[in-house]
Amino acid sequence: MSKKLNGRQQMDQTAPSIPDVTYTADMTTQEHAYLRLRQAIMVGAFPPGHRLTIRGLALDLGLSQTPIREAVRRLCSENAIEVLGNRRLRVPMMTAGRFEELIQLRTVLELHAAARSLPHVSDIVIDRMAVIDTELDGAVVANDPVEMTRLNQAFHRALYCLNPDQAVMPLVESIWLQLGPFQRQMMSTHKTHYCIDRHKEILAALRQRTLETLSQALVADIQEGLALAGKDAFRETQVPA
Amino acid sequence: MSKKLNGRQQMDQTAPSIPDVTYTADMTTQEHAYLRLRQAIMVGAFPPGHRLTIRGLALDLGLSQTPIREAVRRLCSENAIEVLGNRRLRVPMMTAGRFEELIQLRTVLELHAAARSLPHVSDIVIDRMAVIDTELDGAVVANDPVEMTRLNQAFHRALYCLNPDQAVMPLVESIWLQLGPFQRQMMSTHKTHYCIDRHKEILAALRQRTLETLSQALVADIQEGLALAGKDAFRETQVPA
DNA sequence: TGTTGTTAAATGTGATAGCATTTTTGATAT
DNA sequence: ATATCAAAAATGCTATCACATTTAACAACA
Repeated sequence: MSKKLNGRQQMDQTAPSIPDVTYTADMTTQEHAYLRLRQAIMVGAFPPGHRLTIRGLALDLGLSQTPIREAVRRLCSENAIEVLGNRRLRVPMMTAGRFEELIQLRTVLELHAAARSLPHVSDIVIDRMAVIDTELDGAVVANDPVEMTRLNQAFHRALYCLNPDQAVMPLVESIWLQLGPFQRQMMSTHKTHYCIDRHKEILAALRQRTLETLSQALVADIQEGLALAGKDAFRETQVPA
Repeated sequence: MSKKLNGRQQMDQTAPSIPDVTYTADMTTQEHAYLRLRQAIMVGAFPPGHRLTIRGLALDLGLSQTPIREAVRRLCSENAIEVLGNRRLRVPMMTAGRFEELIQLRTVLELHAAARSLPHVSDIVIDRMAVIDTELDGAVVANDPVEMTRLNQAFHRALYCLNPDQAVMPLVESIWLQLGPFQRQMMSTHKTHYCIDRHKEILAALRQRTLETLSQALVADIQEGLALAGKDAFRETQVPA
């Protein structure tokens, strides 16, 4: 096999651009396709309700249908893509009820993950998270929404992965993925303000090793950074499916 | 296509039997394979560490490799199957740490799901759950572990799916799936005792619509029914990976 | 007996083709 | 204009084949 043909060959005007992703040489085509699609969904490259086709994605990514199908199947199992009754694919719709549910779920999962990671927190880890947060600040001033999303997630992931036996991370990622298509919309309505301040609070709580303070900061980060923006976005444009 | 060739064609002595699954005519081969494998894993048909091959499964299920690969990919994304560095597949190992983590995660998720469903509980629903629980009692006296697992899950699912906007159910199913390979082992060590009594408590709490009581019963159901049995099983046989 | 190197088998991966179904298009009639 | 229906295009699904890599088997040798 070998020769990866990752150059997109054609793209009609409605199809959003699918950003490339860093990948190692020994990665399978299927995995590469998965990561690219995943990233695209995560950063909101596809709006809710967007239709996808196997052949279309294969064309966009310059691959055959087989690896695309496997990547799409994975994303379906992660609830990032929906299979309709006629077997066609689309990015799930967002409703106010589902959005609220996802936010609450994200809160519960991340609180649990943080609590189970807290005993494993070291000063080195906190420094590493601080570096990520600094980079995040840079992305904010540069107004780079893709990097903002990526770094924000890296910040949280660095904490939750400290627990060596953690099984919660894949579930958190699934929720992030499901919130992804709504990101673009939220960003546009709520502008830059975002949640950077809360990260400083999280870091401070980690330095104290205080669960209570950490939980408060985390909830504030999630609920204020997303819930308010989401409610705004719904008030304006979204209509229940 | 149409003609489904679902008869297993051959099975060597080491391969566990993969029970068939009810499926509708308009189901794709890939989905059928997914459901069968999923069910097999969920009820503990494969022990932790069991090796799987695409061709082997295709042979066992009487299908070609393509739908098997898609089914396996989905199960990988749900953390029910693990992809090793050499790209080969196996059912994940279980360690005491991971088991503890999965139990805690299951507790958090199901508590959340129950709390979000409680406002939607009706007497009809309670009656339906009571029927399932009665069937479960029957499976217990019949000593049918597969039916016990299926009905126990149906009991919990009936509750958690009441919330029309629920997004938690796929996550719960993923945890159940990851606990599946350990079931057989737990059943054998802890015998029949199981958790039937707790279901009666859950039903009583639902009739009162009391969140506090429901939470206690649920935690008891999960922690006593699984955690203790799991600890026993580990003490005897299991070795960390 | 244990080790090494070679050969054969097994396995995962990806592209392609053929088929069934769905969707779209476009023409005709009302 | 609108509705109806037939043809055409698009789409999803699965079997198969060829290839690269990994694993197993086995012979030769120390």
